[in-house]
Amino acid sequence: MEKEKRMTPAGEHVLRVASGMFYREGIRAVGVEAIAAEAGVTKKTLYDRFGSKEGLIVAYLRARDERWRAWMEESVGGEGRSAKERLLSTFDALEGWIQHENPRGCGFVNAAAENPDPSHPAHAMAVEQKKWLREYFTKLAEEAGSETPGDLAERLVILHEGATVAHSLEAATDTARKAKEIAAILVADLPE
Amino acid sequence: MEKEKRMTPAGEHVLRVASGMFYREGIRAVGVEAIAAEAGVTKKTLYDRFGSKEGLIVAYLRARDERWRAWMEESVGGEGRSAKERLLSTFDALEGWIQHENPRGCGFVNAAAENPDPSHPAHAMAVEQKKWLREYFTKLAEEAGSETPGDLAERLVILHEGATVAHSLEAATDTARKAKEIAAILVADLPE
DNA sequence: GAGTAACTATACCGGTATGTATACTAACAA
DNA sequence: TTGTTAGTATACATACCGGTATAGTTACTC
Repeated sequence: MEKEKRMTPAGEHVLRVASGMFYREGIRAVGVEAIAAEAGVTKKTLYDRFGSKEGLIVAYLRARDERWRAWMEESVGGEGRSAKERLLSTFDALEGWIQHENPRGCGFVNAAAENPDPSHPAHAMAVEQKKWLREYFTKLAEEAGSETPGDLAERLVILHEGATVAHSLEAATDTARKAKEIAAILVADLPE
Repeated sequence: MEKEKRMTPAGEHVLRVASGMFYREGIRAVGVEAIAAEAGVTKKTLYDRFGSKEGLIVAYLRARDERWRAWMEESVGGEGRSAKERLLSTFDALEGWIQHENPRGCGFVNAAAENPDPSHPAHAMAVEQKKWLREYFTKLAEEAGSETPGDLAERLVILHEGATVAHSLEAATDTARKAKEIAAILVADLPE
């Protein structure tokens, strides 16, 4: 569905620069001219690689999504710990992510806020990312022996998103830790 | 600090129209020209009333904030129910608000997402609104006899924000109810 | 009845947005 | 050697952005 353009060095560099600007300043607030200038590249190169600003936005969100999933899955780990521990460790993953890559809130929530139209790719990708998170939680909840894994997963999503937003708007401190403590109560009845 | 311009019929109408457009389509996505046209008013009228687009944005957020606080305080009510009940009823207020005025997520979170610069009025007002919510919860938590009202309030904020975001990105259903159930656990030890 | 506040109508301004066109260079591969 | 790919540099097209200027109208008030 998406033509996966082969990446060149200049293309990768543009994507890296644009990702930082999009996240820090907002997608609509940043123009292609500014991106090209910041990357030390001509607009032609940018358009040769990404086709349009929207193409660049999609590439930005896709790359961010991949990094997020990798971060989460690596933090959670596989064997060696119980499913219940893995469920709770998603909040440790979130804490690290917030500190290192997410001071300004969730990039997908922000992208969706800037593009309310559900048919817009940015909005659709945000929905997609949250769907992945919910299904990932559902899988972990099943493994942990929950009788209502879908329901538990939704509650964990609420805690995750709440921790992210509350942190970015300075409504609370140490939000990932607090969310984890609440989650611990929710999974207290699950077998170790 | 803010010159409170007297409102005229045309001014109020512009504000009402602009509020709907800002919320539905995004602040940056809507131009003053489109607002004036939609309101059936000339740009001169708009600028006479609000001075600038930013002035209109501030008026939009301020009005929304006032409606939100009124909605919350009225839903929670005063006497006749225990402080614990009032704490939990904030989630009923949220549920109604989401259904009637908030299908696209929190207007303040969205505004802050579009304006990452903390010195921007829209961002500052979003932070302010969340601060109010936290302090409101703190007050209710104190009245309910919590030994750590500030901490409890922050956890409730996380649940509120999470429910709002999760709903708007279709990551979960019935989010306010689920958040309320979680909150009920958090306040279970408080006296009736 | 003169002044003023709130409006309409319309034209205009400079800046900036996304996107395109043209011409040239360097590296590399058939 | 000839063509292709990935770049640079620069100019341009077109549209729209927030905001202003000028002129005229209606209605209420002192």
